[in-house]
Amino acid sequence: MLSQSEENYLKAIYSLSYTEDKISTNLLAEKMNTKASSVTDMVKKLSEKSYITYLKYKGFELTEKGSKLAAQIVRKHRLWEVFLVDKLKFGWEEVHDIAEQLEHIQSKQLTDKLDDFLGNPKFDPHGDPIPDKNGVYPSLKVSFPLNAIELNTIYTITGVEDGSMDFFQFLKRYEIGLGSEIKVLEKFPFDDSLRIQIDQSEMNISAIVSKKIFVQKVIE
Amino acid sequence: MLSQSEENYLKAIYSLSYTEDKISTNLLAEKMNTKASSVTDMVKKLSEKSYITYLKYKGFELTEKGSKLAAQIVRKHRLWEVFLVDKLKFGWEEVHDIAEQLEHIQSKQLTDKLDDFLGNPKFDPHGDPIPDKNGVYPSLKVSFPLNAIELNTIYTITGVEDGSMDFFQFLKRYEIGLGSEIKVLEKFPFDDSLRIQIDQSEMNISAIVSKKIFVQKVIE
DNA sequence: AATAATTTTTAGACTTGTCTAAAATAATTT
DNA sequence: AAATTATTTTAGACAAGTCTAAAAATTATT
Repeated sequence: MLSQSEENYLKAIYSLSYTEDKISTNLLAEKMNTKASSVTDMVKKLSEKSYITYLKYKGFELTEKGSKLAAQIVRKHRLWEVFLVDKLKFGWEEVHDIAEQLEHIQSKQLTDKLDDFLGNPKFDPHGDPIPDKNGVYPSLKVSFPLNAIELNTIYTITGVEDGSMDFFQFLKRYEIGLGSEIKVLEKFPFDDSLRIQIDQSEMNISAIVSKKIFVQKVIE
Repeated sequence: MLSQSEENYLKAIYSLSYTEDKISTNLLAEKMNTKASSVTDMVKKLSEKSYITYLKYKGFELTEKGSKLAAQIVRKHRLWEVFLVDKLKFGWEEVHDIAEQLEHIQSKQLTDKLDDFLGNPKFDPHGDPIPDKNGVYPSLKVSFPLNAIELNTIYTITGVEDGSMDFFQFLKRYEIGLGSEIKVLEKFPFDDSLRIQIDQSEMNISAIVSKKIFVQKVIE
């Protein structure tokens, strides 16, 4: 069983490996808000425990084992975020620090029961996908509501919910249609409204609208 | 902010101070599953931070500040137990270790929201009383589950929960009825069973039974 | 009240995770 | 390709929390 500190390093490596394809000691140090020498120490320890492979001066990489464990930590983090927002009525922007603590609770049974209690959600309140108990992510082809997505990320509109005439008129007026490329620029928590960029123009939309527009992440 | 270890010591002192009126270093060491020398070290630290008062070789005691904090940890522990049993459907005997972890999560807001989400419960699944956000325990004039009461104190039975025929048969067999005078002689933590004196005779009852019998302190 | 037994504290060591400063290696520039 | 710069690692130190073994204080016994 890993310490919280070890888990945090593992998680940081996991998260960096999505954007960077070579993770340097300095990069990880910056991410972890620590010094390069501390990273080296920890990297040695994690490689001894075979969560990562490591060659001096040459860098490191998650092993299968490390990747699996990191996915489980991410799973816990995101499930707890869903709990905090859906059940305890926190705002989605308040929950990160609490989830950082909760993600280290050790009990597989707890995680699975929490997952069931929450209705096996596929995305957290920020729109990030939740790995299942085997570490498998939901297909990126799944649609979800516009108000649950990441900022500054391009999505494609895949559907709308409400079928009223008024709503279609609204969509038509602003040229919002299936296949449009859409990006959320800003979220306003006081009323859950969003500033979005749709194709080339910017606009604001209310929470009522954003919950009815379903999107899909653009896979490059 | 205290470390988990410091919080655990504080909680242990708090819990011991209910049964013992002088807490010795050795006693605390045994409770904490550690060595006397470690206890001395920690006791020094906690007294420097004024959570306890401490005189070498003379023992220690919680300060107001220490007692308040310990009550908040107990509050968190018991609220999480309610969550685990009521919402996630754990058995009451499975939840202790998980709650030991959850009780260290730092967020006053989380605790209060959890409390509301659970409907502001007054007792945990073991029947132990839950302090409110000010550290105040439910009034003694309120009916308690039998397993939450003080040892060697006379109570009157005010109600029973379960309405099954089997349960009433059991109560009748042992002449346990409304108004009976009842006293808990001993608690067995390993299974939460109790040795009780009911009117003039003694007997043992299981946790399942004790949680369903509600009593009230006899005020003379 | 002196001695023996017990309890508590101290002293020094070890582990984990961190740091600074210096040394080693790699990358870049001229 | 040699020199300069940047990155990474090592060496040694420190705080937290624990331990063992020895010393100090307290309590019990004769």
